[in-house]
Amino acid sequence: MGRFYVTTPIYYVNDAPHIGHAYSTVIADALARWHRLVGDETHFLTGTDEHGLKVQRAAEERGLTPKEMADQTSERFKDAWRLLDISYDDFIRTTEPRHYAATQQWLQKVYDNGDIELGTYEGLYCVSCEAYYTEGDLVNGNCPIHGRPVELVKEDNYFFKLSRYQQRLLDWYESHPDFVLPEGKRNEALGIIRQGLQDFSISRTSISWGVPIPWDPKHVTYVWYDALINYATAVGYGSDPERFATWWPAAHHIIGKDILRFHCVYWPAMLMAAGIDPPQHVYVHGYLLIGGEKMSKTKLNQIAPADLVADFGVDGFRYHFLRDTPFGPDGEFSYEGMVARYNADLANNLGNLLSRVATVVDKKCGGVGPAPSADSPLAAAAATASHAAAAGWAAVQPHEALDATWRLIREANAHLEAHEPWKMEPGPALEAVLGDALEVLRIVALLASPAVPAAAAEIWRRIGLPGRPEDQRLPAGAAWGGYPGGLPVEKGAPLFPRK
RNA sequence: GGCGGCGUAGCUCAGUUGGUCAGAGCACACGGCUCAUAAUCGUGUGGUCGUCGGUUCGAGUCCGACCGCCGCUACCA
Repeated sequence: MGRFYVTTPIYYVNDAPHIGHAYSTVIADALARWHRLVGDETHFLTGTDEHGLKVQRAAEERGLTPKEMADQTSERFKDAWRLLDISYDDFIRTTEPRHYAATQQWLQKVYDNGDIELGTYEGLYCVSCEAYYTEGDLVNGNCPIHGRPVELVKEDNYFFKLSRYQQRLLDWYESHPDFVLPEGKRNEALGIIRQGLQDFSISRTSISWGVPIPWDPKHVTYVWYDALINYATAVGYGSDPERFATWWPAAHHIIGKDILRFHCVYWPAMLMAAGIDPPQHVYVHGYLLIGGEKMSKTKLNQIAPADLVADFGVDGFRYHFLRDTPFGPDGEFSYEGMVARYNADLANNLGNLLSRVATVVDKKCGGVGPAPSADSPLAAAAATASHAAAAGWAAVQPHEALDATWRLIREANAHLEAHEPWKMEPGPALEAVLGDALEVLRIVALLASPAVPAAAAEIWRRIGLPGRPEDQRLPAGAAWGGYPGGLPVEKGAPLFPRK
């Protein structure tokens, strides 16, 4: 029993949900589901990041106010997460009053501590990037990314004194070796810190779409600074200290490597400046590559999650990203690979196991599922799978957890081949074989439920079990012998039709 | 330029501190089975572990150089 507070990044509302967003979110969801299953008190946060010049500009182009724009896009994210069975407990929007209140309290606190100071920033600014460039960055005098002219901008900004935190960050990394995982990403973060840290501007006077700086309201908080604070806002920072104390620092951030700098360098320093410990873990995953190339928003070679869900179902979608893309390194995404994985693992191994067992139970046992045998050779395989799956989820390695679960499915298929229950006469021996197979299905439904919740619930229902897999508590619930027998087993349409 | 990282069977990838480490799944071939979603089970083909050197009794596993790919390089959700 423990506490598990897991977050996705909050997604920027100038962009529609794509499979990159979905990838991070499905991982966080599966982890949340696993932790609920093992009885941890779990809180799962996602949301949208709604400030900044790009949102303001995107809204203007559509003839909307920034808030209207944010309202629309955040709804699209919620729709996407409904489609993908994302079981978030809270969806935060940075335009909510709670977040304004928390951000302003945070700013005031850090300002009072002396780590925010007024300075001047002058530079060549690309509004599309919302970033400054040096002369050397420019291509023909234009923004290197957008190819559009940059503007010479000079403004008074408040700066966060990040430079004061270099040593404290290094000390923190030293004393918390698993702060950033996997290790390669931790090294990248350390590399950034060791290169030296500069203060960074956290306010803008050039735009109005943001959280006003409390002591100087003509300034608005720079979008990145307020965005990170969402993780604290959502569990009560600035409004409910007791609640905040229960969830922080038990926080686990799931992020992509593109935002490593912000989460592994700026954010812990920001927390320290506010007198708060950094989160427990930051888990950094790689990019999804298509044809060896990064999925890029600007290149727009993206695929709508809804299209893939239409082809493979929610669980087909979720399973693919959890099983086929090891957490950490970049992973290759391909439609062909997705078909292959779907057919091999979901249709052939799991779906077909359910089908064949249900059919034989129907023919040989009148559709009533018998109980497993206490000394089944599958019991050891099930225990092994349970332990390995638990280890995989605990280490945020979903592909390992699922690989272990599928080894058990293969064992069950082999066990059926070895005993050929379809040839056996009714009796205890037959019942033992089928009971064992049903018990494997029950355990697999539990172990796989974080990844494929809908399919797990359907397996649970078809083998006659009451309630839902989510109601069980592991590891006890996955112990061998839980299937009681005497339950109606339903033959149904293929759980995962082959593609 | 500086600092990460990566390059292992056709494909996607595992390979702690050097000594069954040459592996898994998929694909492919052959065989078995027919309960099942042309599914399943068994067996097998397949890699000089990017290249060249070095350390070592012994190196995907350490060191150096090189080739190829990629990320970050200091406010780019």
